[in-house]
Amino acid sequence: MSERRKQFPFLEFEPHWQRVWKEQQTFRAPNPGENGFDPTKPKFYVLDMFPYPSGEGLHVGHTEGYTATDILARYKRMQGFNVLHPMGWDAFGLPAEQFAIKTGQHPAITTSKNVAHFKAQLQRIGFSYDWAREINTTDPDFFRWTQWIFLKLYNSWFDPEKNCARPIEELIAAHTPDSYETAGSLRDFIDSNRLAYVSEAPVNWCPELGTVLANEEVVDGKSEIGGFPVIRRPMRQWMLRITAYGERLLNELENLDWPESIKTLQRNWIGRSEGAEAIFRIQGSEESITVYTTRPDTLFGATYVVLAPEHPLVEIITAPDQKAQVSAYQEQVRSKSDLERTDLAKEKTGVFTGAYAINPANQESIPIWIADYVLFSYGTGAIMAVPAHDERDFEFAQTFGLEIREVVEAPQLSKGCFSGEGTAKNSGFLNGLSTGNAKRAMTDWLEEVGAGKRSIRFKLRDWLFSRQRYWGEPFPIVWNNGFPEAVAEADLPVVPPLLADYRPTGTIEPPLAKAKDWITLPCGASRELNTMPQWAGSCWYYLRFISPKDRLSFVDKTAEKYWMHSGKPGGVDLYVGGTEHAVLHLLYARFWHKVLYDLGQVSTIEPFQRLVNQGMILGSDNQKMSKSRGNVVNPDEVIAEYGADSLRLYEMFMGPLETSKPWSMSGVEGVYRFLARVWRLVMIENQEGNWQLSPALVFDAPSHRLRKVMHATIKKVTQDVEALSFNTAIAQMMIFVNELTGSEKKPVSAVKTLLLLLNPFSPHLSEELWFRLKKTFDGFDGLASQERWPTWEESVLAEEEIEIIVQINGKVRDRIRVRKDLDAEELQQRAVNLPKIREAAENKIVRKVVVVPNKVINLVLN
RNA sequence: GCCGAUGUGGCGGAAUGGCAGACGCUACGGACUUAAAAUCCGUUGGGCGGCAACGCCCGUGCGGGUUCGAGUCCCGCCAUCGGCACCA
Repeated sequence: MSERRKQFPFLEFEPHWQRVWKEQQTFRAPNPGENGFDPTKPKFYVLDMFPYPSGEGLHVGHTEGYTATDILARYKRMQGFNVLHPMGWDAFGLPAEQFAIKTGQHPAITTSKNVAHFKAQLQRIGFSYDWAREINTTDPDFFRWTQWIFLKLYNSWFDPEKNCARPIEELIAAHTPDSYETAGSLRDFIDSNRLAYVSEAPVNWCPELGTVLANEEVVDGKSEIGGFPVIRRPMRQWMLRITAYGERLLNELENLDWPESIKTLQRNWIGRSEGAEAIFRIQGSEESITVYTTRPDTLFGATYVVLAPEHPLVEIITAPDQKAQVSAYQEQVRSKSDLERTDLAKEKTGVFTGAYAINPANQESIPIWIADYVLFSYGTGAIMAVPAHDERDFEFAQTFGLEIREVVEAPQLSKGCFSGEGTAKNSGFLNGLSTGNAKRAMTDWLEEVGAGKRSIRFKLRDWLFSRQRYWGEPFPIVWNNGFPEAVAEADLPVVPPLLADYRPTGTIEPPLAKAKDWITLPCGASRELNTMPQWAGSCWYYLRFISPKDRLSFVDKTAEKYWMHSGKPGGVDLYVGGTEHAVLHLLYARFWHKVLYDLGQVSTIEPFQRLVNQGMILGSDNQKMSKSRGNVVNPDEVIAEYGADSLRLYEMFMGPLETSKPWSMSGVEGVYRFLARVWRLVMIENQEGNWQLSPALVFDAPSHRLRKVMHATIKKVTQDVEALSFNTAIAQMMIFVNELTGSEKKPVSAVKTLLLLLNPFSPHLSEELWFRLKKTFDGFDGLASQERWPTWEESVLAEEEIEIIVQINGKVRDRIRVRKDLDAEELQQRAVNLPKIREAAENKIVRKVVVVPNKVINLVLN
């Protein structure tokens, strides 16, 4: 097939124009104050999720989103915007490190090789990135600032009163000595408030990968990458206090132009719930148990209390004769992986502690159990069990024969456990109240008698931010006498040491432990051995694109204000990427951005105003593309066969950007034929087999009909590009081309308009034909890519005569051509006189006439 | 189990509540050619009737509803995909 003669010489002109654009810096976007910057133009920041440059190279799934943003970037430039459209590399990560383990090749070498490959692939597609802004997260000039931002987090605390982050120095000023006396020391007090802090809590440890993972990276008890088992074990780890921002991360989603489904995903992940804490005294003890519940209205139905097995009170309250059983159960739970713990969730397990708590509502004495269905990490790690109105408690109570007491009357008859809303009963002062009112009444009462209070909880946990890896950003932290200390800003970046051996140590020690010389500093302090997770760089890379070479700060303030200011909460005007980042990257980046905002470093509260998720491109077998299925399509092959313009156009023609759809080579061929038809509008082959300008090109004004199609096309393409509805824009251009192909003479003005409309989609062909026309016709100066976008005239589109459909009882029976805006009465006259209508209406009475102006007349008969 | 998305010809997909199937693919027929490819022109949801122009009926996952009129709005199912999953 590759031997077949190409229908137009894209193999020559595509690389040519790529070279021209590069040499002329056609897509360079200067910053305010720089040469060539035009302050009168509005800005548009259009961003792709930058890729991890894997060894496999790009496939056509990556390039779909990139094509969409490129079309928009080119379109906006033609509309007179200053367009920021950058690309870079998210290059820290496990694959390069694992490749290094296998081959001994340093990850930096693999990375730069892969980057070169990716970049060449992208350039072959003709994307209009401003390559002068290229960034790489593994570049010390980049990660210096990742480390710098980490220090900002480390040196800040969250002020709940002002609901924002503040420099750590202000913490000391804002508090009296006794507020930190309880924390042990001033140091402990400060450390326990930092946004980046060290924690000893149980973490997800993956022995196979030799690293810990964030909750978000563990799927069904296995590592998201590789699918290896993950166990829980306590380790000393860096955490980021993202929970402090729970409320804002939730509320500030509101005014973003994101798909509602992604917002929902984030809302669910943040998981805000409103409820109450209730305090249960323990019988015969000074201790008490605080539980969290979203259903305080069911307190009278609480027939037992359950503590998480890890709960510290367990040791204190357990009755001597239950000690053995309780410890055995705790041991059993401890040894379970998360996978087992959730898998075995089918059957509830637990042990009675032998202790009793007092229900504050009715003073009844109820048993205290421990069970692993209660999570230590959520709420207070303890619950009041209301088996009549909670599925899980119900199951547990049935297994262990505990009392089930109904306290909510279901609106309809229901069997077993009713967890919905209804009317309180058997509940003393709550009786007769609706669930909503009963919740309020009970919470008020708890506060009044001092047995509890209102409380809001989040499912969101603090972000586990350290990894036991080599190929990541080192922490700008040193340890001195067992305490962490920030590396001075002037000493950034902290560059990872060269290692001969990258293998995991086989223990919990990170690989950096092997770099003995690097670890120890002259002053005796030793370096933090963990590295940051891969998310770190992507949390702020969109800011670095604004001033990628800035030596003085992570982002130039003036440029940041220009490119990020949109009068809306989010700064990036359009962000396109896959749904797989719905919670992780997008939540983390929002968090960092808000911290930077609070500290006065950036000018918007949100990073990304409009978010669009491109759908997945499936193989032609309708399956996810994967090496093992052998259905992966490489863009290079498509380009070799049909050209970059065909690749771009096909990816946009397949269907709506947001949906997933299967690849089809014959579909590529379809758009290829379309581009060939465009080519032949301008060029014909002479007898020697050379291309020459078509003699059918004329200066004549387009026919009335052609003019109409042309203006309709300008309108539709403009509106569809704005709406990212590229497939229908292309369909309209096809209609336009079909019209031109069908007409004997090809008016140059119509061809010119076509080339401009096509330019963002298939820029090489547009540029080439523009250039060829320039030789013979006036009005083709410069580059097509730098022309103004055409505008349409509504008056050309106005129809003087319209076809109206005539319905009887809602079914189409006939159609008539009438003057536009003909009044209803005359229209009805015309309609009923139609032979077909007369026939159908015979012996029937006209009950009603519905007229939709210029569209429909419907006669309702019977 | 809960949340979300999707469901239209042989295929990818179009349709502000107003002619369902734009545009493309596939297939078939024709033109050009010694022949083929490419190109150009036509047909292409299903069924029934007619020599024909054409006419009629059915049809947007399934069942109801609102409406003069529903692929589109409402209610209830089914299927597929994605996310969450003891979060009290």
